[in-house]
Amino acid sequence: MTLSGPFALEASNLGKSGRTRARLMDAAVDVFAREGFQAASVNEIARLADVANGTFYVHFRDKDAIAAEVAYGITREIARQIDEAMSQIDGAAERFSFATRQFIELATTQPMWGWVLIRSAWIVPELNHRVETYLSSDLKRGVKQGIFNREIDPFIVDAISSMILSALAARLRGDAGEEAGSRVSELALCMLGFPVSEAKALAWSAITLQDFSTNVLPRAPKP
Amino acid sequence: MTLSGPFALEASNLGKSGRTRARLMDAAVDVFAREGFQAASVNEIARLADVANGTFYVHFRDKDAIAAEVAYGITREIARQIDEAMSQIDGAAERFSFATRQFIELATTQPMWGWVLIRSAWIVPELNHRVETYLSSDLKRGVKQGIFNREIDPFIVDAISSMILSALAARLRGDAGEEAGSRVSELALCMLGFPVSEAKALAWSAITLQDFSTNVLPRAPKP
Amino acid sequence: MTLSGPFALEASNLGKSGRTRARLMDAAVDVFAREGFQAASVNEIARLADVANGTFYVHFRDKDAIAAEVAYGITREIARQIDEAMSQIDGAAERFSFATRQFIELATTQPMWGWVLIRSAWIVPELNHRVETYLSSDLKRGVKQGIFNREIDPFIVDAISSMILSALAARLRGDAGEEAGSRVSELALCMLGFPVSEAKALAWSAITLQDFSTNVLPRAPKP
Amino acid sequence: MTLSGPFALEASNLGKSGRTRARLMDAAVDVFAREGFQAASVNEIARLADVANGTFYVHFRDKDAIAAEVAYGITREIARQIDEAMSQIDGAAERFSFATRQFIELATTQPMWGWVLIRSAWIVPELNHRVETYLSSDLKRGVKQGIFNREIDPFIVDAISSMILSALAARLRGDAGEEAGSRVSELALCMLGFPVSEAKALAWSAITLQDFSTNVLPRAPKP
DNA sequence: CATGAATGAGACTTCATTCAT
DNA sequence: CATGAATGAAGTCTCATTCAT
Repeated sequence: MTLSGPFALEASNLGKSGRTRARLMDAAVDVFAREGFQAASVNEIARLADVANGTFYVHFRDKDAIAAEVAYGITREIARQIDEAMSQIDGAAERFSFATRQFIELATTQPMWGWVLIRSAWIVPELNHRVETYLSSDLKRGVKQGIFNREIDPFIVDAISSMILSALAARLRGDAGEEAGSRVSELALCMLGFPVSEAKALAWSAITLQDFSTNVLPRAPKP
Repeated sequence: MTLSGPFALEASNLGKSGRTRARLMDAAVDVFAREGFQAASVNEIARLADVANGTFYVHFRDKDAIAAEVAYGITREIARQIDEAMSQIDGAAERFSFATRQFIELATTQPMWGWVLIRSAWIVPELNHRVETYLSSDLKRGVKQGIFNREIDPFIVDAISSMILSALAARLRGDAGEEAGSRVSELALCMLGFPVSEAKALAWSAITLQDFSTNVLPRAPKP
Repeated sequence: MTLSGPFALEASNLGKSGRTRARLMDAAVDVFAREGFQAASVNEIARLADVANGTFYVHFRDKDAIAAEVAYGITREIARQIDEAMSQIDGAAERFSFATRQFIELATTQPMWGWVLIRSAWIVPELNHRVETYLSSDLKRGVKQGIFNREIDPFIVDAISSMILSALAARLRGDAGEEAGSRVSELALCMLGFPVSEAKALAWSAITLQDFSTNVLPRAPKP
Repeated sequence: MTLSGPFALEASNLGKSGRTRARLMDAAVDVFAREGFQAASVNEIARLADVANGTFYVHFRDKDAIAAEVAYGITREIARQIDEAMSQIDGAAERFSFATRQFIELATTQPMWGWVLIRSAWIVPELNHRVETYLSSDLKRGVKQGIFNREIDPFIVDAISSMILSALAARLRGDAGEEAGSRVSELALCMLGFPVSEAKALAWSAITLQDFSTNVLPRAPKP
């Protein structure tokens, strides 16, 4: 009855067990996004996934376990798509800017994934970790390329990722429009020592963001 | 038995009722800091405050009510102290930088207050609101003074406050030292269009931060 | 602020203590009427009486105690008024009919008293007892007068008083109008062996019910 | 341990879930009978049913829900048995008289059901409603048959049902014996315009009440 | 007498988790 | 694997009652 979400689609070629598991993960994304991790209840996840509550425990040890899996799945998928989309881009600044903008638009297309990233960031440290790992690698590349003149350490990566999440939140709340990605990207480039005019040019350059809504990440249908 | 926290000290001259209320608020800060708002239980707050669980409801309608009071109390107190400490400072950049550094050190002196600000920021919007209001006023002053050349809107205020909170978190986790305030302040000034060298100069200038540990805000003893 | 109820009026010439006590009783009537005895809370009674909750226990041992007092007060007052109004009436049937009708109208004028009688009848047996005592005496008089040819025992008194209370309830709910008293009185007279036509004549005779609304029992003002 | 009550017996052929549900309903009857609806606690019902307190909520949303079910179950069962027992009786007066007597004896056989009917009558209006519906239909039949010369409206139905309940209460308290049914039936017939002698004849005629104690409705054992 | 803060037992309810089917 | 009833700990909140002021 409930149409499938991203994980279920991805698992459509797996066995029944795999598909049930995927349905649970999609349901968990939904509930986490709406209620936050703490307030989410296993029963509600199971109900949304259209399985008995006991079935949850066939697939996951507990709520923490599914949260970790979901976090892993979301970040892996998002990273994969962004990586793929910018495989041709070489400049660190361009890569960073593109990735930031793409990330925000991607998470806006899948609002539940976006909310999970935001709401669970402080609770499932795994999430932050992975996001920052991806971020870190491009920033360090920029230093090597002599483009960024700041030392890249966890502190600054943290600061930038916080800013990006705050931009994403504004976008999801509807307080910011499509410009959110460019704005936060510009700000971050400034922070990294980029001259303002260049930062602006880069962050607002007309790039074609990949449209995932009809492609890899189908829009999750509302029940 | 339990040594008193900041609210209790402030209320030491009030009647018995006011002191109990203050003890509950100190206890709430403690629990919110350790467990986060959602996981905090009224019963634990009462236990920590050394009162019967029913007593909680003599003073607060529910958890939301005490959270709002605590948020109000913390931000009011911090704002008051920072305002007082920088009453002589006039330049917007100096004020911003000083306030940021002072804020982080202050919240480090009262780690529980710091954690409450961080952990509850997304759940008690009141908190963010108030922090951003204070931030906003100095930023706008800078624009009027012609020092910052960016338009100040909620989006950028949000971005900066996220960064500051991320720096505070790093500081509280022990991942950053006293330099945290200066670092994040420098980054933010860059974002606001400040030339890097000046940003650095301002953010790292030797200022005397007011020492609140022996003054207004006594360090809360750990249980 | 709160205008006084019947008990308070009656006690207006007593000392402060007596007046507080009366205010509590009026408040109790109100709360019992609205919520029923079980759901009534001492705190609400005290709040309505405009005294501190502790004050309640200065005057009454517990909720049962005030319930008994209220029951006693209400039945005593109602009985007194009905007795007074029918002091000139001698025939048992007339007395019974008049009393029944007067009782229902009286309790309709003081709806809270009415509701207390109904809602508490099963819980404070004292109440029923007293009502039935008054009832019983006129019924037995009728037997002595040779008017009623049924033996009067608790069973039939109970049956009649149940019927009267059910009529009162219908009246208070608005499901019956002023005819309620006459209807139930007629039914009861039939039960007692009265020929139907005479029962009807008696029960519907034009009598002047005493108007208590401007006399002894002032209408309780709504807060 | 706990012997089963009527609902449990009826459900003995259902699945485990149905049997637990029935045990809860029997327990609820017991508690409602002893304490009344308001004072009854869900926990006590669960304890009596020998299940964990949480189990209650697997089967019923709350106390209201189980009360409604119990009310429905009791009235349906009693009505079914009475209907069955008097399927051969046609005269309205005979039917009314028989039903009244049967009802009281039935509820005396299952004292807890009786007490629930009495104690909850004012609180679960559903109960009264259903009882009065059954009553009403025979009374109206009598009017059609030209036997009763009173108009049947809710007022008189209410009055009669109150009397019957008061008789039942007397019976359950032990203040009345087996004659209770006949007495109240006679009184009601008089009220309905029946000549006294005929009322007496009918109400006291030797009829065989069905003995449910060894038949359909086994006597609930006292704990 | 009056106050009202404090108490703590106990009510309701939710929910992660287990387990027999 | 899937089910869903059952569990019981834990949380929220109420309220009759006490007691120091």
